[in-house]
Amino acid sequence: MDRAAASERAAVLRDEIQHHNYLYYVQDAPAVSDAEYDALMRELVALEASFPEIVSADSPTQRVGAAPLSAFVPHLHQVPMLSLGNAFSEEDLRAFDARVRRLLKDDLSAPIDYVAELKIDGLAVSLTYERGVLVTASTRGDGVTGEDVTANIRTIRTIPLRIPEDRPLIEVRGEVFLDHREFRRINTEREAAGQPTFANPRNAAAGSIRQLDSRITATRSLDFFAYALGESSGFTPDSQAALLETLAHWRFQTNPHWKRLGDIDSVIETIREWSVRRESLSYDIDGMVVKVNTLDRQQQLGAVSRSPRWAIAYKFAPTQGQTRILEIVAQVGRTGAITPVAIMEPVEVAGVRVSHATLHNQDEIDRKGVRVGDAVIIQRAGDVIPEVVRVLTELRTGQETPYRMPAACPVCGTPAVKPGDEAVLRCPNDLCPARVKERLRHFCSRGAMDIEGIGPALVEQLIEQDLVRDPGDLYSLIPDQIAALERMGDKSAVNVVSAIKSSKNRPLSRLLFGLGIRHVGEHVALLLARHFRTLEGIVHATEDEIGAVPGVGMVIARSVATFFEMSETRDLLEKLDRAEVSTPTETAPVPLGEFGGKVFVFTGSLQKFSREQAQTSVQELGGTASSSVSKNTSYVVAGEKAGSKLAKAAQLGVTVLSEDQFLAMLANVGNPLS
DNA sequence: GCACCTCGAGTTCA
DNA sequence: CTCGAGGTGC
Repeated sequence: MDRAAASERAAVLRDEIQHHNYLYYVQDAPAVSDAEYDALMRELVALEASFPEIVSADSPTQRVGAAPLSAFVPHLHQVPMLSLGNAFSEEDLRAFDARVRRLLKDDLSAPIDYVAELKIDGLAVSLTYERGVLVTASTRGDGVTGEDVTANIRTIRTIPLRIPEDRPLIEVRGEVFLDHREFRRINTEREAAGQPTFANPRNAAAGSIRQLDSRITATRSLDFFAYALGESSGFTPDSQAALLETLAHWRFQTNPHWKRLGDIDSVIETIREWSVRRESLSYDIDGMVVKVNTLDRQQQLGAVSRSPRWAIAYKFAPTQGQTRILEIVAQVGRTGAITPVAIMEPVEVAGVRVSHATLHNQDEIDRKGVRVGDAVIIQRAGDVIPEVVRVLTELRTGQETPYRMPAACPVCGTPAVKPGDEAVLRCPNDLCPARVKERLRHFCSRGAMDIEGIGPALVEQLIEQDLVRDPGDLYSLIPDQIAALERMGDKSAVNVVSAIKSSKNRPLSRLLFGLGIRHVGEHVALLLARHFRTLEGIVHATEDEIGAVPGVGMVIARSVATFFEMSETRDLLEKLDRAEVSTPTETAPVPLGEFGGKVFVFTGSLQKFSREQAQTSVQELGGTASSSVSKNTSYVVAGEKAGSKLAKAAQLGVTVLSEDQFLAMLANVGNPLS
């Protein structure tokens, strides 16, 4: 092969490799095989080795392996990288819209044409192409001068090294980011190597780009979305929409979720939608960018100081926050489990002030290395429950103190026990005031006896005033006793007593669950109730008889039998009996129609009916309502914002029903809900 | 004895 | 929602 043929072949290979890289990231594109890609790369490498003179700056072989730098060189942006004005509320957005309309007053009647794009939470960079070839890449820096990070940027497979536009100078701007999977992979690797982990994907992306050794950057699959032009040698698409299309045509990855919108109300609606939908993305976004679409209007609006007047960045409330651990307290639960809870300086996370987060147990504290006084990153896992993500060890002052779980129950002082095989520490004292209160609260809770009006405050007083020692005592309370308590009037006292009275004939399974027997949750309680039919039957059953119930093993059987042998239990049952607390016999339902034997799982926030209603209906019709998805699951009924269970259903090929489809199934068997 | 499926228990905030 | 642990079937 001569030089000319080699050069021609190399050009073809480079183009095919770039196309591969492009397809690799485009959704719904035909699958590309790594083997094929590797073959193309190998051929190109061999070709360039034989003819070193054909190696060019835009060859994909130049993406990796440049020698480490000792420092970054400053890079002056041809056109400054402006920052955008920020909006933190819908009000700010309306103010932006009002200003845009005022400044365009020559033409107030015409609708404003906006483009809304996702604001990727990464690192802004500018790519300089000379005569179509990537020559420089630099960070934003202060907007005027950035750092030259060309070697690192070259390692990003989705950044074209050549574009089909021959003008002298084109600057393409966009965001370098890491998706969640890659972020987790990098952190796992760093943890294994004993290196500090990155707090979030953005920091990891920034750290990777600011790597002096591009060989390290090359091991991290950074990604890139293009969204703007800087200097462009007179090349000016006439709108943002046209610009995004051009960038895609040049084989840049552009974010697919941009939208043209006719007025600010639609913009606000779209932002609302994404503030929820962003959870389902595989990368982080920290807001949305709203731009006036057409170039002529952008030019009319112009820029003030360092930001254009035709665009604004809407920032979502962050889902992570930084705060400090003030103290760690040990809490005692109904079963005696002693749980460490971190009390933190209140911080707003995803629109909510958070001050407490569970640390689960000592193992977890050790694993995360949490100390009292530590600065920590917290987030709301699954949207709701605050969780300590990691400790900012670099902010330690030396004043932080390690935490050890107490040797004794913090409430009653009984030495705590930790059965060898369990992870949790427990207070073994059945009469521990904390446990007595928690048990009473559990008895009154919605899933159990469902007594309205008895919350933590009332429970506290009832126990402290010695009006109630166990749930059985509730039934002999009179309104005067309750009215005498703090923050309790005659009216609420009467209400509470009548709520207690109306709990007297709950189904047997609810009573069993409410008793708080170890290992007896709602499900096992139902199994026992259906099998033994009456409270009497269970009380007199032997351990073996209980263990013979399908779904109940010997661990549960022993726990139940032991519970009913205790003298405290006998006292309690006697009080319930005296109060004429009856427990209607529960029988297994007759399987009906499409529901018999089917396993349903409900997930997401259900809009049209409550989870409890739905589960009860399923059970009444002979189906099962389960809480986890497996291949045994017949249907997953998904409401809004369904999370991991929906993904699992898709993975296992389980049928997913909408709320409406589920209601239709119910209507079919003549059981319309609500 | 092991793998897999479920359930129980604890947790936060408006 | 997540983790840990009990129950069951192979």
